[in-house]
Amino acid sequence: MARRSDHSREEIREMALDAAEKIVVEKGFEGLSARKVAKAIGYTVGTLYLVFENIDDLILQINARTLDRLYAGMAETQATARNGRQRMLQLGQVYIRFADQDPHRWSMIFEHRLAEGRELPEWYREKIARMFAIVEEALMPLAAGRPGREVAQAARVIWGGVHGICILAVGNRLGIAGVDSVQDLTQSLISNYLAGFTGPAG
Amino acid sequence: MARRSDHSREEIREMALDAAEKIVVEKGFEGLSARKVAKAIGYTVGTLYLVFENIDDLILQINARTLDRLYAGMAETQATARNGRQRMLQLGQVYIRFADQDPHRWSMIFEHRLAEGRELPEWYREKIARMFAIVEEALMPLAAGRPGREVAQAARVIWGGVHGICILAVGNRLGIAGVDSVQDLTQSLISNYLAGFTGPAG
DNA sequence: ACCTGAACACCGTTCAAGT
DNA sequence: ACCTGAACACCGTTCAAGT
Repeated sequence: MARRSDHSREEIREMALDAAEKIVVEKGFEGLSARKVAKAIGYTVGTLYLVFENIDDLILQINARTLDRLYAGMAETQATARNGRQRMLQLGQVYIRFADQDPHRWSMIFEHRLAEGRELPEWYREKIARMFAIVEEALMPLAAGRPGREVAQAARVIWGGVHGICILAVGNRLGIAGVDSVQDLTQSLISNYLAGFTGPAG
Repeated sequence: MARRSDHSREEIREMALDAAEKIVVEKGFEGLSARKVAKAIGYTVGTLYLVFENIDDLILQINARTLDRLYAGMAETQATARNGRQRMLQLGQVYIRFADQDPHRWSMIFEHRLAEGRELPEWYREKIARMFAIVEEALMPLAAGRPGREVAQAARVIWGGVHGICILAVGNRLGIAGVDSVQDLTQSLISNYLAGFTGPAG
């Protein structure tokens, strides 16, 4: 059992986050508890409350890490893709692959619900916003002088859509199987939506 | 405290489901517990286990009721709409309105995750399948002789997409506000996707 | 000063015992 | 036969007390 001053506040915090992530990766959100995290790092549960506000705070920190990794993956793709359409399709692929390769951490972002009335903190919303910014940027060359409002809307439609397909697929609620099918559905969504978005009918 | 033979098994079951739904509507999924349901109907918690397999079973029954109401709303719309495109747009509206008017029950369908390895029962999957069938039927007049496989795929893309927009909107993760915006996004998704789906580019 | 460990108010689930 | 109530193994959170 760890004793006083074995680790700094910051060290305990990092150890706890690492241990918690390991639990989530292996057992999913349901398997996570403050007591298990404490046990894994050799401290008692009370110690966690010196370092985190509460369990929601700890979860939010892990989700922030996950969002950062997803953002990095998207930003990388963005740099390599050729035209807007290719970028959009690649962004969709990156998202689906991310969710498929790390389903437990990805799911936790959406399974975790804040208590009634509580809002996501500003620094966290910022992480979501910058992902939409990437999608909007990829859309720009396809928007042909449309107002920014419409580009922002299209980004949210496509991203919400990709996300929804991914959710239903992971929850096995689409009557389909396999990642390839999910990739197919996502590509279909993006392709056909862009056809309408960039096409003559406006 | 209720005593023996005050109610039949079936009556206790109905009372429990009604009480549980009331809790969910008022407090959301998080507020639901076997002990609270038992208390609300004047029985001890042990009694619930004579009538339900476990708490997951009870939740699944409530979700089934919710799916039935959603299905009824969709089937009604289907009967009144004129052409395929109108039907699709109306189905989207019905879905968003349903989620908006009954967010706690709607959310519970997706917040509830089965234990690792457990599958949704066949009778439940059937309820999901028949909703997709409505969407596929509305798509038919727009599919112009395409193989059923493609129609099924398009139905899943659109429905997954509408769902995803709805999820992100309810979780306040889109940086938008209000039901009207969500309706706008949904209509944009359906319109533009259909433009690509029915358009020349295929 | 730092952390523990016990307490409090909750969970889901089971099952011997009471009526 | 039907239901209880207590037990078991868990939760998140707090805080007086120990080192």
